[in-house]
Amino acid sequence: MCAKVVDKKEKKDGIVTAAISEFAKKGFAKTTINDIAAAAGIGKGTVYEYFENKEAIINYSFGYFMRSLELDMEEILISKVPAREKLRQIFDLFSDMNNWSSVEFIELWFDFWSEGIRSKSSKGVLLKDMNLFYRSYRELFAAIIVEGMNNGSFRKNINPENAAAMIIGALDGIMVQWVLDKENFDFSGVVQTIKFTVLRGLSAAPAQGNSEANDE
Amino acid sequence: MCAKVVDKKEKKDGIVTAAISEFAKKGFAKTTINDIAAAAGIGKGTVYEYFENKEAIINYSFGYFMRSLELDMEEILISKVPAREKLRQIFDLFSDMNNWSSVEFIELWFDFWSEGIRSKSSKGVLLKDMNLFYRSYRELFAAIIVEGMNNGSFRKNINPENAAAMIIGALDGIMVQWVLDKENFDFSGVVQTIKFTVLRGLSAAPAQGNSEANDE
Amino acid sequence: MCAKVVDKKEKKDGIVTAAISEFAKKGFAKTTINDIAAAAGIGKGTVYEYFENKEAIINYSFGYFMRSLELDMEEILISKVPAREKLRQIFDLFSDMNNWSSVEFIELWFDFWSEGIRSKSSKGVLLKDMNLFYRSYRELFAAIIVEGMNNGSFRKNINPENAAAMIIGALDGIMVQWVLDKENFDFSGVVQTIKFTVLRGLSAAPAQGNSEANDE
Amino acid sequence: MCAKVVDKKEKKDGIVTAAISEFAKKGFAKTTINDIAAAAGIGKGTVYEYFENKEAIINYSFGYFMRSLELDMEEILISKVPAREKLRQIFDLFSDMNNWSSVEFIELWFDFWSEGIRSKSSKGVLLKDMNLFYRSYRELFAAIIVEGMNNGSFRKNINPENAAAMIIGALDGIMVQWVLDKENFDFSGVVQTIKFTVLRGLSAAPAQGNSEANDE
DNA sequence: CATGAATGAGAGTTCATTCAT
DNA sequence: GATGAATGAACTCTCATTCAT
Repeated sequence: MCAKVVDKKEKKDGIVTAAISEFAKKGFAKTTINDIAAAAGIGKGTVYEYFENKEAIINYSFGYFMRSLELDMEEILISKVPAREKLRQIFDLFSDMNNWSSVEFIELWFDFWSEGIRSKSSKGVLLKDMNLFYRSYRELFAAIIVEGMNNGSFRKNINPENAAAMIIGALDGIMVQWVLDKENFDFSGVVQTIKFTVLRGLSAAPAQGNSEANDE
Repeated sequence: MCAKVVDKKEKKDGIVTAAISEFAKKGFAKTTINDIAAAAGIGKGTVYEYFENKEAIINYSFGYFMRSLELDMEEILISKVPAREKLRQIFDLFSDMNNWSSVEFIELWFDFWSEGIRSKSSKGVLLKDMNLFYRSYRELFAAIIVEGMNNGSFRKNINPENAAAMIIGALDGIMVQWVLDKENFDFSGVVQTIKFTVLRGLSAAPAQGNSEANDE
Repeated sequence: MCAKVVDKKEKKDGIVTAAISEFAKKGFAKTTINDIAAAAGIGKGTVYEYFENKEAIINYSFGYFMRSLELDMEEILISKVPAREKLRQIFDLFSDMNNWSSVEFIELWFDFWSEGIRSKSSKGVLLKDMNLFYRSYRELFAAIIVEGMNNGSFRKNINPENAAAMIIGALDGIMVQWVLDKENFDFSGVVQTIKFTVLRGLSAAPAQGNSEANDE
Repeated sequence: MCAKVVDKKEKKDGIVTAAISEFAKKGFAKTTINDIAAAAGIGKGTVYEYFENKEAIINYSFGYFMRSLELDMEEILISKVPAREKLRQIFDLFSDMNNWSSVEFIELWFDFWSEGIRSKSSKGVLLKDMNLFYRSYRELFAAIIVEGMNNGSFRKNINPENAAAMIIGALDGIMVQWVLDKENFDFSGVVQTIKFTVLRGLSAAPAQGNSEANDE
């Protein structure tokens, strides 16, 4: 009686886009399927044509959200600049929030974290994805650091994995502080401090911080 | 004029203890008042004798949770050791999770963060408390760093506030990674890397990292 | 684009019908949403598809209840008989409870009154509706009385508004007594007494009650 | 351990006074035992020392409320003035609300009516009391009317019981209208209209209304 | 006697999910 | 495929009532 040809993938992404937006505003728990359907401009029942249940939307959202983040660094990582410079560029990229693919959805992180650890029971799909995400980023940064150790710009006694975790952690951590207190927290400034301090801390040569940048 | 005498404060804390434990297990949203009452060994209605509603429990939980964390560093902060050493000690304290007052409730952080930002609408009590918490910790670390700048152990061109935010952020951030992947994430190791890298990065003297510690 | 088609208005009225019946039996306070849903033969949740909350059901019930009452007098009011006769007919209509559209729901009046005055705080929708109802009836009766004053059958020194209020009040008031003591209270008889007494009391000509009717 | 000698009757009345006041404000259903206890300045548990349960308070309240109303007419009823004058005086008494013993509790009537009819199931104590009340008042008025019939001031073909019911009903009924719309409803005026109209309607002699009073 | 802490039955309300159309 | 009406499990919160002190 009523048939329609639709690009399923495209529609699914439309729903997820709407979902992410709603989730960011209200959190997972307080976002209803109705909210999502309304935001996506479709009927409540239709959501279930594309997702088994609410949890599936959340899980899929993570993948979707992540994919958008990844793209940003691509250029830098591919480029042929030396490791030290790569790190510097990445910090600078983060520093300017205009480069953030989806600042408006940042608060989602908290929900993913919270949901992730509780998902242990139910197959842990989300948790697996999140760890995949963090692990791949740690590898990425670790690779850069190894590169820097090899070319002599970083000291030899670094555990690259740990250093990678540290960098990612620092960025995640200050994001938390910024989200909680956007008006008063100088995000860019702190990223610059991190950039300077970490590069100096990893440096092989005796640090001459003053020569390359000022901390404020 | 003679009625049952109960230490209301104590009982309230008992409920909060139970609540925190349940919250940590299931997250705020999936923890019911019933769960809390059962865990506290009291009736559902009794919970409402001590708290206006669920939100009040969450808010109070934060204060309770925080108070327990604060105590840990007290000793170090009061001690008369130089700034550099103070920082080192604090990192070491964090490094060993046996010193953590309530590791089992760590996942609560995620919920507090998530709940905090959404509480903006409803008076934002939680958000205010959380920012108070972070601000006071930033001040604490900033003071240590200023001290170090003054005694010549830290370089002069540091923005102490930013550096403080960086340190707290790094610790928060690696906590996230650890919570999500406890088995595989070497928390202590990363804290040591942070300690070494950050101290070196903040150092006034040209860094000679190898002389004082090894990163692995 | 193709969904179950339901006459929402009709279903809403079905729920209200069930609600009125339950309300009449138990009063507003002791009627639960479950009661209403069961009486309407639907699920509890479905009620909320049609009404925001219990108060909305009560408010809507009043309108629905009223609409059914209004119809009864229509005929008489439109008819071309003189004022005095109109009043007589209306009293006679009331006198025979077979003409009452919904005797079985009479006790609802008490709840509407009680609820109405307390609704002052919450927007007072119900109160407004009830006053609208009484005011329109007072106007109706006042118009008849004015008509009678003009055609010389009623004395000139009547305040029509007051007289209208009196008539409505008397009928309301004896309804109360009847509802409270159905077995022993002679409703029809009292209405006849009212008819006779009031008509005589309003009469322009020196009353010769005996000529037109007997009071018993 | 703690003993105190109290006039039980007096304290019970204190509770009922408080209860009536609260009931009038919020209605029976929305008044809690806590509200009553607080208003009475005693503990919640103490209420149960004097009343079996909430229903008992309501029932007792009615008796208490009624007793206060009854006193007002006493004087007139005992006085030796003729029937017609007696009625006139009673109407005038009602007309001036300053004479009302407890205008502020008038809305209670609605709740008593509502509660009364539903009390059928549970022994019907309240209903019995209310009917007793109405019956005794009807007798009172009926007696006056009989007296008037005997002394020739009222026509012979009156059913005194019915006329009594009519008078009480009219006063009850306009009270309803007034309570619902205090600002706009001219209570005293309507009572005067009732007085004049009813006295004229009951009059034995051909009515010469204009000679004795004006309706406005 | 007086009290208020404790309680659980039960009320209103929400919402993920189903399914007839 | 698309829809939204229908649903009941589940949740938060209230409150009459009990009872140890």
